[in-house]
Amino acid sequence: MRRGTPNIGAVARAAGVSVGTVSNALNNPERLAPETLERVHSAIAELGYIRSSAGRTLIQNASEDLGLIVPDLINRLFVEVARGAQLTAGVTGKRVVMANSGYNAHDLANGIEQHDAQDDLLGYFAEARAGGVIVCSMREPSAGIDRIRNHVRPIVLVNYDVPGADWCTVLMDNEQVGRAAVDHIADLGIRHAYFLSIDDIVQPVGERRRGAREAAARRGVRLTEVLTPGLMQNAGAAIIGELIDALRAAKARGERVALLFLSDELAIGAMPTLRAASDLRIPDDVAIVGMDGDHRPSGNDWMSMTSITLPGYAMGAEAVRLLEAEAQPDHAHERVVVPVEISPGATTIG
Amino acid sequence: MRRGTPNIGAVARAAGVSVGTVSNALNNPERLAPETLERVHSAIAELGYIRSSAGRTLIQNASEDLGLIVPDLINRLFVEVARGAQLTAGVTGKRVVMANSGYNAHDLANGIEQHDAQDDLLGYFAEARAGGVIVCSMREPSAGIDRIRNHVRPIVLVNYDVPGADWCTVLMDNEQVGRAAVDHIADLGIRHAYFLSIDDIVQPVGERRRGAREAAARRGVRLTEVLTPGLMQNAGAAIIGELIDALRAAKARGERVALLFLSDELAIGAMPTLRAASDLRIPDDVAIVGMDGDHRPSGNDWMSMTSITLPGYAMGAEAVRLLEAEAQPDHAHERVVVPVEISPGATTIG
DNA sequence: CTGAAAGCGCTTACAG
DNA sequence: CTGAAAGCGCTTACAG
Repeated sequence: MRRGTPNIGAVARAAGVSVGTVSNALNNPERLAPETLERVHSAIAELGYIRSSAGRTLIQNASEDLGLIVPDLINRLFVEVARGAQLTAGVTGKRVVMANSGYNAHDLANGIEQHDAQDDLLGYFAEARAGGVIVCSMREPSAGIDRIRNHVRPIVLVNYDVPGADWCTVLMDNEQVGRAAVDHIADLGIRHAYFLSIDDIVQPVGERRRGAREAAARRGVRLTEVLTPGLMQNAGAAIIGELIDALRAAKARGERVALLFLSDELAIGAMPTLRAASDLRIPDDVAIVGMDGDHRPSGNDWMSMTSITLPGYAMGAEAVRLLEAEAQPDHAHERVVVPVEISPGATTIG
Repeated sequence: MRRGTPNIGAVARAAGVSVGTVSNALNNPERLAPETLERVHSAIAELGYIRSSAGRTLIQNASEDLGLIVPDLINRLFVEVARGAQLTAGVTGKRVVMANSGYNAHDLANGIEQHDAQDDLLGYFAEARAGGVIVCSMREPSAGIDRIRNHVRPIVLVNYDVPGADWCTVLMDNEQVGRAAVDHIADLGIRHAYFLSIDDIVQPVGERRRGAREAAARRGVRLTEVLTPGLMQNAGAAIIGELIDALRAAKARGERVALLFLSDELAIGAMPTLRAASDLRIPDDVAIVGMDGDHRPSGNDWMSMTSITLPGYAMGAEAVRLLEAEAQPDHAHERVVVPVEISPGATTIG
């Protein structure tokens, strides 16, 4: 199959040298006489030779390339992780190749069931003998990771905390996310906040909730926890219907309240419904905070919503740093928690 | 380096069969006696064997994996292309691996010069003997593509049109982008529009401009073309300063005008400045249209801006279709132009 | 149905 | 400084 492409032997013949010399021209040019090197390069150019990485990978039983598994690129967090990882890896001349675990052909067929390709992709990078893999995960990944442990060099898990894990982990400070939201509205003098969220089915939810509770207790803010029917915009719209009477009653009492949404999506879904109730003004009567700002930070954003800026770039950079640290003989696995920042916008400070 | 991992020979020994039989267990299980197959699989499980893809790639001088090169994932268009490509490839069991050409370690160092990794990544996929490469490009890519032509099977170029190219091309209809923007504001009865854009330094700019001109002539809309100092938000803010007097004069004449921005970024940058001039209301006095809606379409978006929804998903799906079509013996290269749609929002229809 | 053997394109000591 | 040779982990006719 595709035998037309020249191989190292063809180059050697064209240059009148041995294949070992061609290999050295590519990998250890300083060992060759300048004249020989020149001859080899001419032959390469003339034939349009491009070496196959398979030969090298076979011999080393390892490649230099780093793998990055992301659940979903719609989520800006992972885009930023990818950016941080790629730029950081580039500093030491390494390449990062990415693949998505969160969506695949199964979706196309039925539009419902979401088959998770994470383990499949771990297997893929193991077969490729990747020099390291960064796994961004929304779920317990241990089974898939353990299976490939001996076939890739370091593995760094991003965004999921497995207690006692045998690998490095990079997390954002999700408790701080909840704390920052509550602290922000407390700073504005608001004494009553709703925490609007799904149940604690994934780690970050429980952590953000815990952080919000902690800050609420500390700041003397009353925190009312409300369960939303999902995380998407329609759930945000739906929940306003349930809250509207309470919000009006608060306004009647002259009390400003805050709605703290677990996701920006929820907040975005809630706001049109809220604005349609034209007696309630954002941010004067109701302040709105999202918790995973998936818009770029930008001071003068027309669409500005108060949200927490998630440290994706730093997380990606950190992950690569840990991958490289793992080469050190005295390496001990680290668990790095990256801080977050609130980004105040028009939905709280007007 | 890393000799600990078991190879096919170790599995053969453990199962008491030959390496050829192990290979068949993996690739042609139907050829084996069920009992033998079972024995091999036990050995594989016991040893934690994962085959190296390098051996296979070496022999075939080709891999099944498809490569996808994107300039930038901050741009939602390419995220959607990736999604479309991955889902479509998944239907036939193929994998898509991605890499970014638009940013790299160079950026880190100086924050200014943007070294383009496109040719480098084309070389990478050539060395990997990719089964096909989808190149999303913002610039003339011919040199890089020609260099690897013999080392990857099909190549599909997305988002850049090279006349007479020796490969398939997938484009969006950029003239239609301009036309749709003008048609939309003409439908609203607006007779004067500003086309705010950088110079025609890349293909899509000129095409959108041409489309806008064509529609303006057809619809009897006066089109004033204004040069912006860039494509980012600050350029949008700056340009309003220059236009503000003209906009006020139009309002004084009772004339509603439209601002058609080449990018959503420009529009987003412009709007706060415009709103600060509190005598001018959006959309009543000034209607705003962006041209590369990088937000997901969503009927009730609080942040809703009128923009053109770019068909990234369809482009990615189309690219994979073309990659696969190339396997047909009678294949002729295609140039596919995918249509776009306007997505009306609060900045024009309120 | 299974095994022995050749060979894919490369790298790496080693000898000279 | 260069070449000859072994070998990486796999697949693939082929023989039996």
